[in-house]
Amino acid sequence: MATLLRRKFFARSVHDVAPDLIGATLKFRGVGGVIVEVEAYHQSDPAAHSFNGRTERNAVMFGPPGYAYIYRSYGIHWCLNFVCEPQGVASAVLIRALAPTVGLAAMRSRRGVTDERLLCSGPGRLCEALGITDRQYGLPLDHPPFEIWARSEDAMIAVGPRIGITKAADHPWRYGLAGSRFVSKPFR
DNA sequence: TGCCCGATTAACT
DNA sequence: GTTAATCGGGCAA
Repeated sequence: MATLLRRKFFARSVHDVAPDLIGATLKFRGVGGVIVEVEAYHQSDPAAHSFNGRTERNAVMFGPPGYAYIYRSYGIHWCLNFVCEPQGVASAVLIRALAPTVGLAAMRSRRGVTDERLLCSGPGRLCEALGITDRQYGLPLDHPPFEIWARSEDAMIAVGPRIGITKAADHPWRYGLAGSRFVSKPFR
């Protein structure tokens, strides 16, 4: 019997929550799949959007855990994060890739491609496939339209450095489902 | 106000 | 392998 993830799940160290999300199932309006790749961003991390303090964009990270932080990437794409840690520590997990399981037709339509591996393999692609934009900024993750189910079986977790950053680029804070063909880049 | 650059992607050579 | 697209945050002036 699967368990719906509630706020308490997110109210822990971002470095514990991130690997625990691998194998979980994310749905948005009934469309989604299995989370196979994430990255952890802690307030003390120069690469985190919260590192330089609260702004209008990152405000939700400074609130309670279990909410959606969504930002515009390179002026083009949307990226989805889950706010973590007890309130006061502005940290979040970036959702980087899903293995699509439900709503494949809707995803293909929104993405304009048919190849399953191109639907949700990347933070920008995933948001486009699910129809997530800044309209969902600050929404709670344990209520509709979001639905996040805990992983029900053990998962082999791969670890490596995060992608696309220049600051604090050495830390192994990228987590993935070992062997998954849906990750945005292979783990070494 | 102006400038630089980024938690990306797709379309090039 | 390289590069354009595109825009808000952060900082210098």
